[in-house]
Amino acid sequence: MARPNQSEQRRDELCPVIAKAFAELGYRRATTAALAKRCGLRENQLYRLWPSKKAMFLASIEYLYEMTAAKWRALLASDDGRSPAERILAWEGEHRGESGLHRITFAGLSETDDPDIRSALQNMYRKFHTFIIGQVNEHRADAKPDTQPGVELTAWAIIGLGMMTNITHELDLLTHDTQGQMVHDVGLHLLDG
Amino acid sequence: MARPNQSEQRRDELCPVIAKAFAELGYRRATTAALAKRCGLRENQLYRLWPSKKAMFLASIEYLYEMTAAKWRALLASDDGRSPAERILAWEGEHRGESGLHRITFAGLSETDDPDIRSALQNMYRKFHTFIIGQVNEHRADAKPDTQPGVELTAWAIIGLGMMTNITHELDLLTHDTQGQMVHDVGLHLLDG
DNA sequence: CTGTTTTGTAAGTGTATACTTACATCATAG
DNA sequence: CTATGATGTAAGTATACACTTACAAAACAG
Repeated sequence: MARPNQSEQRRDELCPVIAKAFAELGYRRATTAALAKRCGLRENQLYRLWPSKKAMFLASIEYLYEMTAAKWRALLASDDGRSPAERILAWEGEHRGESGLHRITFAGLSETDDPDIRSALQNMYRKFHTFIIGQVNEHRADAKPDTQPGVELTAWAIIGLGMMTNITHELDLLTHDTQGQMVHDVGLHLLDG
Repeated sequence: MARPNQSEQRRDELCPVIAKAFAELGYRRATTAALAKRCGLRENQLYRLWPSKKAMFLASIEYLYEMTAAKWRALLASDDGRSPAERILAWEGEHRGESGLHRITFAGLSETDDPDIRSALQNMYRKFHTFIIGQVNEHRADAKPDTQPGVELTAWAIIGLGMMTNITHELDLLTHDTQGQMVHDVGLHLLDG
């Protein structure tokens, strides 16, 4: 009858912009005015695409997860002799914090106590954990079966390693090179058990 | 000439209350009204003790660091056969996140981009890192000198392990017991090199 | 006692912010 | 062409917040 609704497509276009804003500014400082400006829109136009700021934040979590998962899947496909786990470690060491996922986590945990946001984060970490468990198992395929620490704990420790790397980066505690070395050395040590 | 100034003593009394509020609520949600209420004071009374909310936050960082450092020093003194590093790991595994230090970090990184806050956090992590390096060296005293990963990276990884444990706790990703096991198993694996 | 300084109580100020309303303009299906 | 729903522009609202001001009451030094 009239002009077609482009909302879904525009949401897809704007998600990266909004996610970046949340990652850079945190939840509170990413005001709806700031978000709109970065999107080149007015505030009410944003509110025609999402019902609330919280919904924009949830969309950002979803988006950043999808981006990272896609990147990792691509790294699995490319074979260069190293185990997939090693390739992912190397890539994360080089591009640590680039996606902003850890900053979204900090923002969600620190700035809200909203149950929806917490369960979105919970869900995201569970998915990463499951993925990494698969890679650790793959990497340890020909190790003796009682390798320690166990796969599940090792997978969490690897996520923690990435998080700490990001913090050393944000607080200028380590140089870029040392960050990469940390992910590599400690990462392999955890993988090998 | 007149009534003596008790400000310093009152600051000392209120620091734990304020630090707890910042840890629980984050920076923005810990409003000056909320802080005053928890202290049993009016807002302007708080402002007679600290010049700004930021100063209260900085005092909280300092306070929580001192508390944790004191606890660790006490653990060093008590000898039960395990290495000091193991004792600290065990204690942190049991009391993870209790102090709220990691939440303060999240709040500082996510909710502000104030250079004073960042350098306070930077300073704090440097001190913890130095402390842990000492313990790792002690623990590895009779290991071969080229133990890998290096002491410095290992120390950062141990801090990262603690941080990840706190996140699994906050997001209900692991049970209390599994958290303790993670700190123990992965911690020892990192310590032993 | 007295003069000075701290402490307590109450109210206010200016600004920022999530979200809304009103309305004009445009593009398309029919 | 036109009716309809999408898009753009502008302004507004209600609230929350960091920080301030004004002043009374209390406590101590002299």
